[in-house]
Amino acid sequence: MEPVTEDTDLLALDRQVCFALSIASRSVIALYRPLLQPFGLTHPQYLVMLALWQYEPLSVKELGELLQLDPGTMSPLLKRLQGLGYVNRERDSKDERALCVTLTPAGRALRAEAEKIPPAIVARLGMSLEELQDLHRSLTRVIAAARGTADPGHAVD
Amino acid sequence: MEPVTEDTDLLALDRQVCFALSIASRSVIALYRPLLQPFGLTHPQYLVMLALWQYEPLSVKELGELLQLDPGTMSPLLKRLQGLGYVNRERDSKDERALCVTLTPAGRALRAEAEKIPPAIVARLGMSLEELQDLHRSLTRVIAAARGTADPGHAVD
DNA sequence: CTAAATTAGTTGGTGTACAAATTATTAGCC
DNA sequence: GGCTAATAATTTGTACACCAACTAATTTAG
Repeated sequence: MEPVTEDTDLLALDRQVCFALSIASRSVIALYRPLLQPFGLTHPQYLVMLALWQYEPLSVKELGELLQLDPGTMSPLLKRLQGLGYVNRERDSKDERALCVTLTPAGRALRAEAEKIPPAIVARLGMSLEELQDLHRSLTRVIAAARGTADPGHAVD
Repeated sequence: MEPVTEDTDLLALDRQVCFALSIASRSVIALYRPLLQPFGLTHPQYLVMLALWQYEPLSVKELGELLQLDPGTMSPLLKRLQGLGYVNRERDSKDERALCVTLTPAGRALRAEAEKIPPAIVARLGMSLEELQDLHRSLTRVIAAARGTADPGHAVD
């Protein structure tokens, strides 16, 4: 029977990947805060803008699939983006259940300003592009692994 | 002037490290949810328990430093852990400002059950330990980079 | 064509996160 | 010793994040 030390303890804080993931996520998001503040945006709102700049128009369902967020999270978030004047929310005339989220002129114009954000973040992090790409690849693998394991142990039918 | 495509667009969703970080964090935390539910714990609460199992006793300030969380986040979270019967919250007799957070017998007993969680998560992820260690190393680097850049551009004095 | 099942969004409730204001206690300084 | 600074928690307010229940619109089945 070995003694439980920091090296062998499965429950040691500093060997929990999930702990490192939450801290890393929150720390990096914190870097965005001062850059997004001039536009009145939070980081999740910024991600919605990224999605719209790339794929507009999008429904709430499509946005939720892209950003992996509940409709219950998307709904009030989109109302705030509308309140800021960056997006329009109209029912889809083809299917009145769906919401058609589009960019306002102000929302479209914001894109030019936002182009400066990614380079600023990379500069602040002071990490090499290689390291960042490594990280991105690792993250993509975990995401696939975690999402691929919805209900293990049961039939997949 | 080149056209803006998915390959050259700095604002493309799927090349944002911060996007991958948030999704990865939320996806992995989602794996913990069913495993923690029997104990009535959320993932942040589980992290507090990890910290206490390793370093008890701890003050709110010390817990906040370990988990990189605001006192405003820790305070109600600890009250819920107390409500669950896992921790005690008493003022430190040496310094009545500080709170002395300790484990109850139930909280201490929980540790044996929790030992099963990390292996279960690793199994569910289905990733090799090497991949996970790679990821952990990358995450540690980003955390250091992000936290080391509190006020860039100014003197460090 | 109509009733039932499905789908898209919204709403309400709980629990983080973070910032700012507040309170209570201790430490430093004259 | 008494006044002022600094410190530790709590509280309040805003904004996610997720779950469950609900409403409205569309599909499907009979």
